[in-house]
Amino acid sequence: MRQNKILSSVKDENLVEKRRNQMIKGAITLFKEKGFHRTTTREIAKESGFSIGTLYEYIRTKEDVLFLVCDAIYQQVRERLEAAIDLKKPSVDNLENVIRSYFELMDDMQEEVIILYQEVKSMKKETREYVLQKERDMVGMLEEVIVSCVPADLAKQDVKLLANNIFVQGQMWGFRRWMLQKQFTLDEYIKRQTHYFMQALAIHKNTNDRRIDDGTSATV
Amino acid sequence: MRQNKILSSVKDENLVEKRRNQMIKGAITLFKEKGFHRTTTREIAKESGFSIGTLYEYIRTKEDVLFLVCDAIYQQVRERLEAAIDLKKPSVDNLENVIRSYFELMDDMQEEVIILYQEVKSMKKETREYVLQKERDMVGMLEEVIVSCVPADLAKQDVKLLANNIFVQGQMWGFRRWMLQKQFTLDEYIKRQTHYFMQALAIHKNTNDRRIDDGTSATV
Amino acid sequence: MRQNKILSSVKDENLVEKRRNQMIKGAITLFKEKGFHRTTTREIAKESGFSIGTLYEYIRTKEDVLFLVCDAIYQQVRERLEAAIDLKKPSVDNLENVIRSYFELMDDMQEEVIILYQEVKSMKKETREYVLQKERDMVGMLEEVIVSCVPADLAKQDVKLLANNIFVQGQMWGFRRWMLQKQFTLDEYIKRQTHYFMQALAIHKNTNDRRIDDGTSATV
Amino acid sequence: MRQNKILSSVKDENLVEKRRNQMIKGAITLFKEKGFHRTTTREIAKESGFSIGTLYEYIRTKEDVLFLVCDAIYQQVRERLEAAIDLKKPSVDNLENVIRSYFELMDDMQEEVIILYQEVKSMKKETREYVLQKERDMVGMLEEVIVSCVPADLAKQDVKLLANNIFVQGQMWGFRRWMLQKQFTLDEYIKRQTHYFMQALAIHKNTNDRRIDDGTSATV
DNA sequence: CATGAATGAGGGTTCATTCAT
DNA sequence: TATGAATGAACCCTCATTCAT
Repeated sequence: MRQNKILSSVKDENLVEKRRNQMIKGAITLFKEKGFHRTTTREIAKESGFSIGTLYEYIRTKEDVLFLVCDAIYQQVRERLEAAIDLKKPSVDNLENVIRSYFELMDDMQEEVIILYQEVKSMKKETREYVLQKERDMVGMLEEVIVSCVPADLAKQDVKLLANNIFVQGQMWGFRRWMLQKQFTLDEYIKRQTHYFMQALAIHKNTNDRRIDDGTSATV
Repeated sequence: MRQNKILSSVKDENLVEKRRNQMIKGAITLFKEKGFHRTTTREIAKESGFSIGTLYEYIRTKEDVLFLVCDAIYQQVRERLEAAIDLKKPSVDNLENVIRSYFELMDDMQEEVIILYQEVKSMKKETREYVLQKERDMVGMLEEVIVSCVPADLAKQDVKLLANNIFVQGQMWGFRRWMLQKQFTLDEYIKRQTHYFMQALAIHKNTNDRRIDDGTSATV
Repeated sequence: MRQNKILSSVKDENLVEKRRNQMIKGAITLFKEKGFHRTTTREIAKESGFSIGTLYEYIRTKEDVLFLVCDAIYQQVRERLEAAIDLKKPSVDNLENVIRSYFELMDDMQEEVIILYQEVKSMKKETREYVLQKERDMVGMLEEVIVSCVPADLAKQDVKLLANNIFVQGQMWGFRRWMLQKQFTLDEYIKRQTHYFMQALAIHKNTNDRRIDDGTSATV
Repeated sequence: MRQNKILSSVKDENLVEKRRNQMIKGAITLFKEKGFHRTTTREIAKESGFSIGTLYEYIRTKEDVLFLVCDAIYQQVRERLEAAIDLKKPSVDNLENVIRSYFELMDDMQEEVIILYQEVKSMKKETREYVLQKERDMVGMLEEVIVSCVPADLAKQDVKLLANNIFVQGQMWGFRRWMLQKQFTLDEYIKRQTHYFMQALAIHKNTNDRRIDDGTSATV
């Protein structure tokens, strides 16, 4: 893991990883609840199952915890996203599946994503840059999927922007849940958004009929 | 203004408004720079041009400042958005104009929007609810514009979701500027996003050609 | 009144007295409720019916208010005590009446007495001394009543101590009400305490001589 | 000790007791000098020999210090009072000895008692109730001594009131020292007061009958 | 390696007092 | 005289971080 960016005074690497995982788990629980700023290092230590002294054997700064947490979240997103992308049979259907998987993933990780959104900006420059790169990477993955799945000769800029849009709208499902999740089921949300993406990608042919579940004859 | 929700021990309402405006201005400057949590009430007072004692004559809690700031931002967004919406001649062109105005507005207010995104979640429930309502209102405004401008018989859900998408993608221009503004000019961004929206709204007729500025023949 | 010890920047003496009386009334109300330290000058001003600025036209320090209040309380006690003492017909019965009147007075002024007990010690030396002198005066009044009412040739020290005891037990009725007023009615309390005082006074006819640096064989 | 009512974030109970004792000692010194309200938590920390941070490891609120102090004072009074009470040979002489011991105790602890008198009323309800109970307990102890030492069949109410009076007059020796200690030596004070108490107690052999819901003809 | 007591800078907030109007 | 906005010292308390055991 890229945890290595963070210095620890403990030598045993396995132990470091173990403790940090405890720490990340504990911290995420707390950050979900009260956010980074309102969470105490003491609380993190306690929730992680060890003492404040021990906590500081594995990090140097409270901000290190934030970094570790964000890093872990991105890592997890990435892993699941990678698993969902099956490049062997690139096809339009596959693209839809990837989008669906990604949205479902965002649904699972709603609260983690909120952590990212709220706290990334309060990291110090260098750390933040590292974390933002992860976002770029992930958007990049979506770009690749698009390129490989869509036959049409898409403009590069469109690919980039649509990848970005997919990425964003996935996150928004959780981030704006107070609004969206009161008006849509996850499935509805996915279907509609996917539909828009497909239109933008010039794939509008035979998909009207998919709009079944709500009588809306959305004459496209 | 709805500033009135916040109690002040000063009676003169004009003065209250004046001082609070100073305060909001000062606070926004600081919040942009370091975020709410890292900003001190003392700093806010100083930046606003008065003493810490005076600050507390006009608010009760540091969180009140946050509320005032968010409220002011939404207020400003709303006003400009309302000004941009001209319902007298509802037309597809008008919709495009509104979207453009809104995106330009989001460009102007990038940093303010970042404040909203980062801090709203750290407000106490009641306050947050008040602020979220503002977002709902604004999405509602976009919904109305869509309905009145688009001739097609759109599904309610599509209207809602597309209004939401417009709203979100506008905010994202600022929020994700580290990525988007390195790859697109504002004009490009607006054009492409608008194009997608129009497609989704079933308005794809004769608009391909508009894609001039970047040779991308985006064969849709 | 001895209010004059406190400087005011207002010249009109009648006005000064009027305002100060408002102030004393307001302050007592508040001090009863929350004590001197927990009461704000602003609150005092408001309760008195004028502004904080006006308050400071009539005093110089918050402590001045405390002084004024204590002074007023002692004044009131003194006046009522004086009214109760009728030296024209000094007799044992009269003594009992005075005691009863004093105890009833202490019942009426319970909360005021509590103010004295709690706050006098937190005055600055000079002010406190002035106020303590009032207590001495009042004990002195009781001494005089005893001397004039009791025929027996009492030892000076006994007079002093018994006057003190009467004074104290009167105050205690209010100060220890959480205990005493749950176990006694005022009338019971007066009767019993009076009875003890009378015993202490009456017995001396035959025991004066014992009081010589105390072989004290407590001949009961 | 009942210090346990106050939470500490330090686990080691011995250390907690040690530090709290330092704290109590330091605080008493300061409270004697300037009272609770005029004493700063920082001052308490400093006087106790540790930092402000450490102080707050052992308490939660400034008021906790007050509670600890009051509790400790009562504790000490109680212990010394208990030691003075020897019920094995209950006798009138024994009663006199107890009174003397108690008064001497009050002489030793004058300033501590003043703290109690001034500050108890400014505690929050729950805390105060706890502390007042201590007073009731101590008066109760005196009641027991009276009952066991005095052969006469005393009215319950007289026992209660006289126990209260003893308790109060003991405290007054310190509380009114500015008056009493200028007019009496401790020994004189004890002898005279004791004499009055004895009269009140012994006289009842022949006056029991009066004590029937008070026709009280105060046969002096 | 683990612990947790100690530290103190710094944060939010209050409130007595002043002074221009 | 009366007002009340302005001031800032000072208060209580928190919490990231260190270090001796």
